[in-house]
Amino acid sequence: MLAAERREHLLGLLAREGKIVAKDVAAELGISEDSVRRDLRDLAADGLCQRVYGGALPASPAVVDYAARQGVAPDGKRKVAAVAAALVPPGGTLILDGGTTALAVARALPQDLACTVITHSPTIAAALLDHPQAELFLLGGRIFKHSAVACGAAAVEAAQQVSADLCLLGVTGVHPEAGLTTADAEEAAMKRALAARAADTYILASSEKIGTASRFRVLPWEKVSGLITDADPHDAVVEQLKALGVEVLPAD
Amino acid sequence: MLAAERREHLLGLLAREGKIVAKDVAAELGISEDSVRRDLRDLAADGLCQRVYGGALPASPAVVDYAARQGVAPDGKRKVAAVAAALVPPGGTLILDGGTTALAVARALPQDLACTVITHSPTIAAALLDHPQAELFLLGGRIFKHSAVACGAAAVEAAQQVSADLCLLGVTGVHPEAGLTTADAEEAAMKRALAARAADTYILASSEKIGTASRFRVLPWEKVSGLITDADPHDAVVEQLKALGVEVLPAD
DNA sequence: ACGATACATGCAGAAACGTGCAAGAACAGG
DNA sequence: CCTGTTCTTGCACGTTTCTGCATGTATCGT
Repeated sequence: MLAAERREHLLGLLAREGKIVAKDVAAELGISEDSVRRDLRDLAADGLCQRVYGGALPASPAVVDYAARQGVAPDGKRKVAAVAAALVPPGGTLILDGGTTALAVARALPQDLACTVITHSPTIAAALLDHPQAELFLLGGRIFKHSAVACGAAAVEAAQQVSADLCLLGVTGVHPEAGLTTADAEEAAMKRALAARAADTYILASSEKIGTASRFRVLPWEKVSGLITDADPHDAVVEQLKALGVEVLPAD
Repeated sequence: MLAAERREHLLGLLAREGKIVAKDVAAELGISEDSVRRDLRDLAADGLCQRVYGGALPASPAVVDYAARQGVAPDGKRKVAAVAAALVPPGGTLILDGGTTALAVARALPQDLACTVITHSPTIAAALLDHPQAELFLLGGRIFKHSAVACGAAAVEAAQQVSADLCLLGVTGVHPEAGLTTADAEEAAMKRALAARAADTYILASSEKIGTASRFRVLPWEKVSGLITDADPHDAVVEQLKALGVEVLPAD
C-alpha cells in the first residue's frame, strides 16, 4: 500500500464515517499506529482534518473538499492562486479563464467573498457551484476538449456581452519578447476577447511558464496590468519583464 | 517492449486499478524500476498521473470521484440512463438536461459513440470532457446554483441557436394530469426551450418521480415523445400514462 | 491520583529516489 | 557500408523518505 494511497484512504474514511480511530485503521490496514498517527498529523497540518485524541475528525466540512482538492494542485499554482484571489474586490466581477491555475484561483476564493464570476470553463463553473456567495455566469460555445473551455465564434460573441473589473488569464508561455503565448489559436483569440472585457487583466504564470513561448500570441505586454508568478523575483527573465514596465506580483 | 507501449500500459493500469506500484510493474514487465520511474515522471510532467512515493496515482481526483459517485448513483437512475443512452443515434445530436439522472446518462454514453452533446450544465460538460468521441457544446447564461445549470434569458437565447435529434429532460414530477413539472419557473422555461429545439424529447423519470407533481409545468404530454422510467410497467400511474398515449420505455 | 492509553521524538534499517555514466540500439548522412 | 549522433536503458552511487520500535511525556477515564 502506497503512503499517498493510505492518505487518500484516510480522507475517504473521514468523509464517509465522519471520524477516524487510529487504532482501528492501523489494524484494518495492517500497519503500525505510528504511521497512522503520522499521516493524521500531516493531514491536520494541511488543514484536511482535525486531530483529536485517539484519531481525527473532519475539519469544517467546507474546508475538507476545498483543501483536499487544493492539495492536488502543485505548490506554485496554489501560491499564485492565493495572490490572484486576493485581487478580487468584494462585490466585484471577475472573468476567470480555464486551466489548472485558474481552477486553483476558483478554489482559493474566500468562502465569504461575494462576487460575480464569469467563465468559459465548465470545470471552473462546476468547482464554484458550492461557493456560497459567488454569482456565476457561464459563457457558452463549442468546447475544446484539450483545454476544457468554450472557444470559437459563439463563445467570443457571448464574451462580448459581459464586462468585469478584473480578468485573470492563464497562458502557457511568458516571454519578454514573444509576450504572452498559448498553444492554440482559438484559445488565444478567446483569451483576447476575455481580456478586452475587463478593466484590468492579470496573468497567472507559475514559474515553469516564465521564459518560454508557444505558437500563438495572446496579448502584448501593454494590454496586461500585471503578472502573478511564484518565480524568483530576481530571476533574469523576471527582471527583464520588470524593465519592460510589467508589474510583477510575487507569490510566495 | 516499446517505450510508448509501456506508457500505454501504465495509463491503462492506472485507470483499471487506480494506482501503480513501480516495483510491481517493473517485475511484471521485466524491466528495471528506473525505467518505470522515468516513465511515471514523464507522465506526471504531462499531467497524466500524480507521482507519489512508491508509484503513482491517477492525476485527477475526478477519476476516483467518477467511480465513487457512479457507485452511489441509485440503481434506478443507472437503468434509466442506460436506456436513454441507447436512444442516441451514432453521429446524432443530443440535448442533455442537468441533474443527477442526466449526469448518469452522460456517463452511460458508450465510449465509442460519436455524437454531439449540447448542454446547459457545466457538471454534465465536465463529466463528458473525457469522452473520446463526443463533441460538446455548452449553452451559457446565469448559473442557478441549486440546480447547477444555466438558466434565464441568455441561456434561452443560446438554446434557440441550436437544433438536435433528441432531447433528454429530467423533471421532478411526472403526473397524468399535471404533466411534467419542476420546482423552479426559470428551470421550467429553460427545459421548454431545450425541448423545442429537438425533433424528439424523452423524459428521464426514476420511479420516485412517478405520480408526483411540482409547482411549475414544463411540458404537456403532447410535446414529449416518451418517458423512460424504471417504475413497474404495471404500476397504476404508469398504466394511466399509457392510456393517455404516452410511450413508456421501461428500464430494467 | 493512578493506571491505561495515546502521543511526540529520536533512531535505524529498508526502500525509493535522482543523477551521472556507459553500453547498446536506432537512425541520418556521407 | 561506415560513422557520428541521439535516444534509451540499466547500473552504481549518494541522498532522501518511509516505517516500525523504543523511550519518555501528555492525556484520558475512573
